[in-house]
Amino acid sequence: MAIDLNKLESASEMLKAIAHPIRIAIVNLLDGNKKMSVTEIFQLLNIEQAVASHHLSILKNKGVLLSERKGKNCNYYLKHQRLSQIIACVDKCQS
Amino acid sequence: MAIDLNKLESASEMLKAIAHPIRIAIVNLLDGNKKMSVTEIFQLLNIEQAVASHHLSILKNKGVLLSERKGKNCNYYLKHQRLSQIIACVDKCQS
DNA sequence: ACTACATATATAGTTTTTTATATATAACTT
DNA sequence: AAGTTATATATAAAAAACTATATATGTAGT
Repeated sequence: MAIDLNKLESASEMLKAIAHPIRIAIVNLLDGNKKMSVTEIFQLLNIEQAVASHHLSILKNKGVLLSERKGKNCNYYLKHQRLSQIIACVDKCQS
Repeated sequence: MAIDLNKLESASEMLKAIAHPIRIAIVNLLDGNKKMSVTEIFQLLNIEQAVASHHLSILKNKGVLLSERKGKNCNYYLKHQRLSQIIACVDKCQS
């Protein structure tokens, strides 16, 4: 196999991180260089706080998001702007 | 939530389909409008035939690939050329 | 019809994700 | 320091995906 297994592994890790309805919705929210707190996100998506926090930490651990604390709040944002293209791409392919 | 749940679901289904090392390798192989038989694929990737067939059927069922029989062989190809961009995109984001 | 080659499906055991919920930590306010 | 708001983590049960392997089906050639 002429392919680097490690690269395949880490690519699939990142894709798996995004491949969940709530996490796709989060990436969509943060598209356009937006930064949002956990509260903003869980209220906009109408989900439990702990659920939002849980998915945010998955996205952060897998290198999709970054976060910065601002007082009581914690703002999340896309690590790479480019990442929202993945969702746009999939959307276009939903024949 | 101002977002269509069905669209999120089906987008995540398609992403989940791709988010696996072997399946990423398959999509990579088929990039550039290539059509390949199961035999070509499992030999190139150095995996079992049944494993290749299994992953190919996942990719087909989730709308990533199409296939056409040609005698004894079955050729698989990307349903949307665009889909290989997803992997290129993820690769670029592996900081 | 028999054989060989190509592909698909089935099964079972294991591991990962998911989901829901409870609880803990952290920072600010008074 | 006690209360309040914001966020994170822990736990456990259920669902889904993964892996390996066995077997079945489909197609062509003799």
